[in-house]
Amino acid sequence: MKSAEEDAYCYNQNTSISIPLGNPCPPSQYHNLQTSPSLSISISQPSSFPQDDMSSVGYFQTSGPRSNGAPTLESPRIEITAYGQFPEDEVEDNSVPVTKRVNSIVTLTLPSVDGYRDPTCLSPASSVSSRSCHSDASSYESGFSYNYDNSPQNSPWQSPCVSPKGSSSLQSCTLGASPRHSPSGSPRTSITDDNWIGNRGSRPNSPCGGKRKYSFNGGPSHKYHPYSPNQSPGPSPQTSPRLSVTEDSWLPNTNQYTNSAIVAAINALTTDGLTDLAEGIPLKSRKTSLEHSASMNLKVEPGGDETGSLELCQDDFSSVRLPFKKETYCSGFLDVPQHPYWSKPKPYISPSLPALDWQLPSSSGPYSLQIDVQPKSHHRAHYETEGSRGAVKALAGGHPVVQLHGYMESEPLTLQLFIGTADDRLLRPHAFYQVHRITGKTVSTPSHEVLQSNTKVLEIPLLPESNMRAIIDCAGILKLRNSDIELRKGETDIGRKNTRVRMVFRVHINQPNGRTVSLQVASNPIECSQRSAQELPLVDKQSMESCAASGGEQMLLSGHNFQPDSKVVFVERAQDGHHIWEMEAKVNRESSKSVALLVDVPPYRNQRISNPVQVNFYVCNGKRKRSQYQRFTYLPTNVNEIIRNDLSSISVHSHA
DNA sequence: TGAGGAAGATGC
DNA sequence: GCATCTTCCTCA
Repeated sequence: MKSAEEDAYCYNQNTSISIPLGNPCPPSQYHNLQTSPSLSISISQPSSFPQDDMSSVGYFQTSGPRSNGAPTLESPRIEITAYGQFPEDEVEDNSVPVTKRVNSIVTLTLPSVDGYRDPTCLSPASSVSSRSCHSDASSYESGFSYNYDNSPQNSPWQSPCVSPKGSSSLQSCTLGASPRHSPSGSPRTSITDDNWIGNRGSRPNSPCGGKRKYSFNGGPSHKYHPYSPNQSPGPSPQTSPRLSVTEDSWLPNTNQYTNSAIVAAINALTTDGLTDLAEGIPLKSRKTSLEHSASMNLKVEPGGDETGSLELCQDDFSSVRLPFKKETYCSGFLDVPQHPYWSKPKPYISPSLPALDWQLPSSSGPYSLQIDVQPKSHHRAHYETEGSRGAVKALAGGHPVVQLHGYMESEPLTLQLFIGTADDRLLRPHAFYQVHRITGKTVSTPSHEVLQSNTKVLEIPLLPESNMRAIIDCAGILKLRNSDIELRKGETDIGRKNTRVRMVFRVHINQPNGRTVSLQVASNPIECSQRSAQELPLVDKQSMESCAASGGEQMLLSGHNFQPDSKVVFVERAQDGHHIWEMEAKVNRESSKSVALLVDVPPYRNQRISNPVQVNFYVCNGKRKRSQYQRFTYLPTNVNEIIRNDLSSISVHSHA
């Protein structure tokens, strides 16, 4: 199989971003969110951004002199560029950003800096994450990530929308100069991110071998990187679109859900102009897969959209993100083998699509989006430094399956997939994980990636001929380094132990009345960390198998990751946590695969008592702390208390 | 390529 | 000191 990341490599040097020059889109229809007071705030500032400026302001900022000769912002990022590890890149860098228009398309070449991966980019998702409004994917951010052309008139602020149709799509809109570039410019904003990110990205390729990479200065790259945002006084590494607005305006308000009205308004703004899903892609979009690109060149994408959009191709430190951008903005179809579906104009999607952190229903009217086959509860995500670990699979083999029910039209739709959180808070893009496009012979489902508010979104066609059903065999999961994400400004989530995700599917159905029905469904939680002997055994189910010779009952535990040293350590009364007994019975069979444990529940003191007592069993692998025991509950059928001292009758053994 | 395992680094 | 993270190695 070939990963999207690899694909990205092909583009390393030529990444392009398309920014629709088109006109404003129709008012957003979605949710009718148009009113946000806050909009005026930064929006009004739009300044016309010279083409060059775009680069400086946004993710594509280059560290070197701009094409127009204007000095680049003095920000850390500049230095970073210099820091590039690939001399050759530097050479190119100096190639001044070149902008040219071709068919309404302006190509801007930016210097490249090597970036193994764009930390920032990190993940698109990364940014988003779980945090609150800061999340890139969040509505707030979206608002800021709006794309517009260099020309003032294209400024989102002035004309938020881009004609939906025409443009090629979703992708074209975003990028570029996003509002964030905005006036405020937040030079610092963007600057920071790109710069230091880019550098960090280089780590992987860093000459320094060894398990841990160190920056030239000798310290761990991510920690002591000279250009690390941390060190940089002003700018934060986390750039993110939010910076401009968000940072200043919104950060204070960390609860993204509290100010729904504002969010909605912003969101509306954001989406309105975007036809493309990539809408809110922050300039600094991260490249997750970009890791490889060392330089980017602006080029006109062959398949570029015909809508007269501005394409930015860059080769710069942001190279890291490049791949992404390229995929996202450039045609979005940069990836590998192109499926016919992607070569045809896609159905128009309302420009005002909901931000990824919006909670959407799974069904509406006749439509219902369902996950017919759930993904396995565990999928080891891969790091950018690793090869792909393949697509997420289904428990019974095969892959997850998603189907849109109730849709009778003949028009194909686009199913979106991104990696969301799995905690008890509202579903939102996960900061530390990104969906990873898988391609290759073994993949039957076409797809392509786009960036939406810094979150990588996989788009998969839902075809009537397939009964609007899609087999998700093209989606893997990429893990971003915690350090990269946590350093982002505004990021409040921590990556440590935050390893559960959900696959989130969305579909947008345009209605005859001009409205768009958006549905969303999330999969069961997926544990993305590596499984090891130290990992918790997972009990999927329990059932009574038979009566134990001891007179008690025999319980069958089915699950995963039972190890040779798996054991039921103790049992307590669920009602009050009263400790009933301890045990050290181990599994006889060596296997980390799914196995079953048979637990002989000892005889009970008072049988046939009216109210059976529910008990909790705790299982562990090896020596784990109590807090890490896996608990499962058991309700004896005819007892209310287990004899504490009858340990001799307890045994635990595995079944194939 | 896709996994699985584990060494070494980090964080708590 | 231990759990977890990240990177690297090996194998089919």
